[in-house]
Amino acid sequence: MARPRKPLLSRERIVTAALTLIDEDGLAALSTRRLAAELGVSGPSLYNHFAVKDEILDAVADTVVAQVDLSMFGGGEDWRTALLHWGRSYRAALAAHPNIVPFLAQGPGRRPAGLKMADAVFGAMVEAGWPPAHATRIGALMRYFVAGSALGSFARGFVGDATAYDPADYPHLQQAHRLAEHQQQVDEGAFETGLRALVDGLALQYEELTAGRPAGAGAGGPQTAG
Amino acid sequence: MARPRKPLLSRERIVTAALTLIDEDGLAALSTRRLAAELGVSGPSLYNHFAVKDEILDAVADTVVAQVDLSMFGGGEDWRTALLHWGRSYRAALAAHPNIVPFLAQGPGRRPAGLKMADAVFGAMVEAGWPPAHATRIGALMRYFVAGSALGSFARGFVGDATAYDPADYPHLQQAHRLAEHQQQVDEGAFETGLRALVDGLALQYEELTAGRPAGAGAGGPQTAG
DNA sequence: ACCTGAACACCGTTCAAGT
DNA sequence: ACCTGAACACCGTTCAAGT
Repeated sequence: MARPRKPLLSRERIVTAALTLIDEDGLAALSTRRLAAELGVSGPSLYNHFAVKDEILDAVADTVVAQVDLSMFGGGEDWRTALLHWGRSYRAALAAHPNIVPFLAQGPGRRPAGLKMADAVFGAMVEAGWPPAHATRIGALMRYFVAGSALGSFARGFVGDATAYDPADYPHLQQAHRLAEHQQQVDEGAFETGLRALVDGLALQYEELTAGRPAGAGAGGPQTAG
Repeated sequence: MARPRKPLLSRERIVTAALTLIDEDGLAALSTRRLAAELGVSGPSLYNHFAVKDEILDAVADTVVAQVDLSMFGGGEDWRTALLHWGRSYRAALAAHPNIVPFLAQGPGRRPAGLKMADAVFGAMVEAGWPPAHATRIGALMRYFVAGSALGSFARGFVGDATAYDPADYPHLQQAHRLAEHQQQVDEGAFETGLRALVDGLALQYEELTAGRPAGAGAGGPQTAG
């Protein structure tokens, strides 16, 4: 066919198809040839729109991260409430596409949505009175927790076969084969428990930090540091 | 050469070489052919020792998890101290081999070291007085946090090129290009801050839970549930 | 500018053949 | 039992050729 009058492909079409393939069959199942076939073109066609395969993955990752709600920052919510709301939205966005999480969790790199999120979190924590170094740590530890929770289900990490848990070896895992049946309750319960614990624990550190300081700190001009 | 008088390969040699390759060049760089070449044999030889490539990865993952210290469970340490010590050892083991973490974080499956760890944590939390459902959640949320922290450095997730952070788009990231320089401080500081927050937050939940109960609970016989 | 087929250097895995 | 080379159906990417 050579060059068509109207382009057959666009970055957007490619990214959408790639995300579908990744969701359905995993990151390893995304090959440029299979993706091209899904789009009705030949393999090398993709290279007119992306330089390398990793650039496709970058674009996929950024559309996933772009789904995270950031409206809780900059509004009037206090930092604890904001972290709780953000954490839930962040997890929901990633858990909807767990197979891309190992790629995405390498950091924002140059991806706009990832950078925008880091900017919003860091800015809001500094504004709330956290010293910049602490604000960075909060962004980091939240990513650790959220990415870890979205990376793989804890419950589905245990096989459903009861004979896999020999009582002589694993005396406390005699019910572990039932975990997968309650996957959602287990994973969401663990996430919520951990999220609350994190924010409660951070609140204790915040109190220690601001004990000798006037309330409403952070209003010392716009602080910017990593 | 056909069959040699003494086997050229063993599962152990294969696993050691695989882990080295993964550490040096990443999970994607581990091919059966390259691994075989490293061991001085032809590609198909590996299939005399492992049924499929994933079985090699399972063995690699289990040797990494086997490095985690579990001695803090079963000893006399209280659950908070035990979680802190375990969390640090768990992270150290995984952070030494970050490239295998995405695989390993899928859960223990049938891997002995992974199951042994899950068994020890769950048993110790129940013994400490946590209801079984909570003990499960603690195991889960700790894995979320530790795996997330070992999966990828937060600091190295930001490019070191200052021009990547346009002030108009990312007003609060004007120092982000310096993060990579302080990689270890940032990541270890964030991990330690998060670990303490988690354990402190869990302690608050524990107090609420045991408010109306006699101290030293959990001595109601060996409880086993997921 | 945007697609194609051919080609290169790779993959994981199977299998018959060798000792 | 444990290795080999040949073979199959795949990869990512480059490139000259087509319109």
